[in-house]
Amino acid sequence: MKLAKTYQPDLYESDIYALWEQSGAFTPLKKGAPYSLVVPPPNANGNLHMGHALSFAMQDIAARYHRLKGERVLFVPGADHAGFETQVVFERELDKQGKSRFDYSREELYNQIFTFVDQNRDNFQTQIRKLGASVDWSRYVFSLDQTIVKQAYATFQKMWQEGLIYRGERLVNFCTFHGTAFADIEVDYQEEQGHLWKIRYPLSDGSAELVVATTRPETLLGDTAVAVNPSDKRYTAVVGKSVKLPLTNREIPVIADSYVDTSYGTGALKVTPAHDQNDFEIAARHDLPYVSVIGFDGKMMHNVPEPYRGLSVKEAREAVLKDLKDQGLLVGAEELTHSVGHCYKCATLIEPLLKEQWFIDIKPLAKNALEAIRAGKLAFMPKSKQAQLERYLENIKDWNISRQIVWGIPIPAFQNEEDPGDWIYDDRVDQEVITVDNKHYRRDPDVFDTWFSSSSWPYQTLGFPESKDFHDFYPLSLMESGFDLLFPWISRMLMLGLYVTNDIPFKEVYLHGMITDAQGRKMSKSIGNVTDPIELIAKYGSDALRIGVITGQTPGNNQPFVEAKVVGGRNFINKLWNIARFSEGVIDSFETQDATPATPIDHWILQRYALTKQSYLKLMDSYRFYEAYETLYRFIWDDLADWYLEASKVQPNKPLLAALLKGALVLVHPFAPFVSETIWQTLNLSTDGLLSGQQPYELNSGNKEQADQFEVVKDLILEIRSLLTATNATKVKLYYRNEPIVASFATLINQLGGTIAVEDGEPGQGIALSNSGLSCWLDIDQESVDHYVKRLEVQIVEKQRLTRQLTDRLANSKYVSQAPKELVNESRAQQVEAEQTLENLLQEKMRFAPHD
RNA sequence: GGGCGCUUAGCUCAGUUGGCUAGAGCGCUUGCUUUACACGCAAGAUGUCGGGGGUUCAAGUCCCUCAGCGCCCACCA
Repeated sequence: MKLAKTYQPDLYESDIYALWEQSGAFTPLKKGAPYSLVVPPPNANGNLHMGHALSFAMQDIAARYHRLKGERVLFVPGADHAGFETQVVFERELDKQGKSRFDYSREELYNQIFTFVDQNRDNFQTQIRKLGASVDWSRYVFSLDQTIVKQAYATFQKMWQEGLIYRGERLVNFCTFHGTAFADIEVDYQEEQGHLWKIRYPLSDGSAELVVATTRPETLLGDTAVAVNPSDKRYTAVVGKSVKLPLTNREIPVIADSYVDTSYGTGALKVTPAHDQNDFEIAARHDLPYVSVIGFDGKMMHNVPEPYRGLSVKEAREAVLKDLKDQGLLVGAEELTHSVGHCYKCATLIEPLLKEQWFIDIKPLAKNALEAIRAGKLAFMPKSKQAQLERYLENIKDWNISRQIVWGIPIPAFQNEEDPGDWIYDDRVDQEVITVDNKHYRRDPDVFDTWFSSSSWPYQTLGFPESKDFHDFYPLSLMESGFDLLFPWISRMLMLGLYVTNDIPFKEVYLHGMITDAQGRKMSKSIGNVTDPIELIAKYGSDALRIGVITGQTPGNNQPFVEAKVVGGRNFINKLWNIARFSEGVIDSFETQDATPATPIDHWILQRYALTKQSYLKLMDSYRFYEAYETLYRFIWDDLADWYLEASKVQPNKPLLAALLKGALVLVHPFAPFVSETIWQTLNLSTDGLLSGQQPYELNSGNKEQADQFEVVKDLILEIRSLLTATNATKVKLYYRNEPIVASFATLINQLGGTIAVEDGEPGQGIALSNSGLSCWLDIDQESVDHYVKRLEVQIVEKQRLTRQLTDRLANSKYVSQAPKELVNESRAQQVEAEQTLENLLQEKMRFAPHD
């Protein structure tokens, strides 16, 4: 025996992976239809989590399946520098050493993080290998590789030249703890209890007062107007006048703007352009000044009245409220629930602060993306995500791409030291100051939002613009990712892809849901419900994890992770191994391709193989991997193992068994790459080596009539087993009369049915069988008959129900006239059969219990 | 305030354009040292497909409605 008694994944997996890698099996073939996908690059610094396990599983199944179809598959691995994410992790490390980012220069910090990330490289790549991802490592890309950086610069320059990049002082979402701005979609909004305070603003002429409502009283120090709705009769008289801003010496105008909701609060809105997005927009419409009162450190700035200077926002709020109250300007407060933005890493309140940043004028790009989607150039799975993306693109806002961190791609822009309005594009970012036309320009200290560079991933990784890969494999066939990346990544890849390459970046988008814990909660370190895929691999094997994670997988739906699914996968792997072990013991040579069916069971299994393969191919082509797996599972376990292998113990067709084993291994390979390959290699199933170079076997598809004969035998065996169990009878003989099929399968029936003999005999020596329609009976002793009668009664009730159902259906004239003819005929046949069976059951019951 | 998804066996979930007596894994019951497998074999039990209404010869599947859960978006000061 070459195959060991049990399959121990850890003994084989790393060797098998190394073999694949060395043999070049992951490199695209020279011919065949192209099929391409790139890995959504995981954070180079981190460990892979269950989401990655799922994502890699889906992608690798697709990649291996398309290889099996003889296609030229390109599967590109990569890693992302994940700017902010990684810097946060690194700063935590610094914190442990009692240091902070402020202890280092920008370059020192960058280099330290680079080393930090680089040290994780082996760990990171090993994990991907453990998952069995059949990626082409020779094409591995890191998002800070020079080619990627250059491409980011090229894109930025192109946008710069075409006027799509602008530098603007806008409100940005600023985390005062991390000291950086975020894009709108990165802000984490949460419902919170708060107060709506009402504050008196006296008119300058003393004639009256306005009461404004606010959740942020401290920002009144930066108010530059009070706004009311132009149609609000209550305030018509005061529009155009001015009010005295409390706690300050300033006077600010009362303006009319239709943004103001007359029914909210008091209908009078304090306008703080530098600290509120809506107020910012109102100010733009009315040409109001912007007064910043909160600094980037989260403290009140020096332009506020002395008592408040340097206070934190929270302290300032308390102080302002106290002073207002003391001056009788605080009218009241009511409770309210409102949604407040937080930093998604540290939960610090996000302050909208005025800052100069680089923005992309995104609307023209979004328009092109929308056109491509609406023209049906991309297929979304699930389909519902397409509409969601369209709505997002319709309402998209300009994209702030500046980040105030060091870990990222420096923005290639320089500012004239003499003239702050003079910015130039230049990619000499390794220099802090450059001289152009005798003028000194200083480098923008910011880096790009990571999503800016990673949104070029589909073409960057292929070596755009001139490489052969780009020519051969772009657009990508598939983009597989979590649906949480639909807006931050998928949408931007689509927009940038169209902008830079003039073509869509991918043809199909498959979006998986989130893997949650068994209770449906998000996996998080703080709850402590995180499952580590690498640990699961150590426990059950990589194939088992893969199967476990795709069990029940459907696009767009979250999946609670339950370990039992992995156990199910492990059990199946064990089944495969043992099918192979059995085959090894029976088969003399695996070399023959002669799979000629000899008996009805041969025809039957070949039919099952053909049907399975047909449905498998169809399901795989439409990314319904779990259903394809299930179909295959049923064939391998139920048909091949439970029936064909058992039958092979009586009368083996060795060449056919060999062919079926190979056929099953090829089909199962995308789902269980390691075990299928291990078996293939160990048994030396082909000379051309790797299974990934194989294609699904075309076997004789069997003869239906012959196959149906075996179905009859199968039914007979099932009935025998069932009766023997029901009666608890032992040492029972099966008799038959004038049934050549039973005669020819006598040995098989005897063995699989669990009788002691199958003989030609006189009727009436025991219990007659009813299901198979054969004239057979079991020689069962009288004591067992009571059990049998009970069972008959259950069956009679069931058959009566079925007969009634079918009779009703056929009595319905509309059904007979309107339903498809085949269906009606089928119902008739079923009715006849059911009635016959019922009749047999009733007669049988009469024989044994005539009194009832 | 909009939009979307989910609700099917004890648990976790499949179930394509409506059509065999609604399925799987794990769990459960009973019996098995059947020489590939106890990570197994065999025989079983468990569902008014969230409630109600409608369309249809036929509804888990389509439509309406109600309820519960979850997610996303949004400028409620």
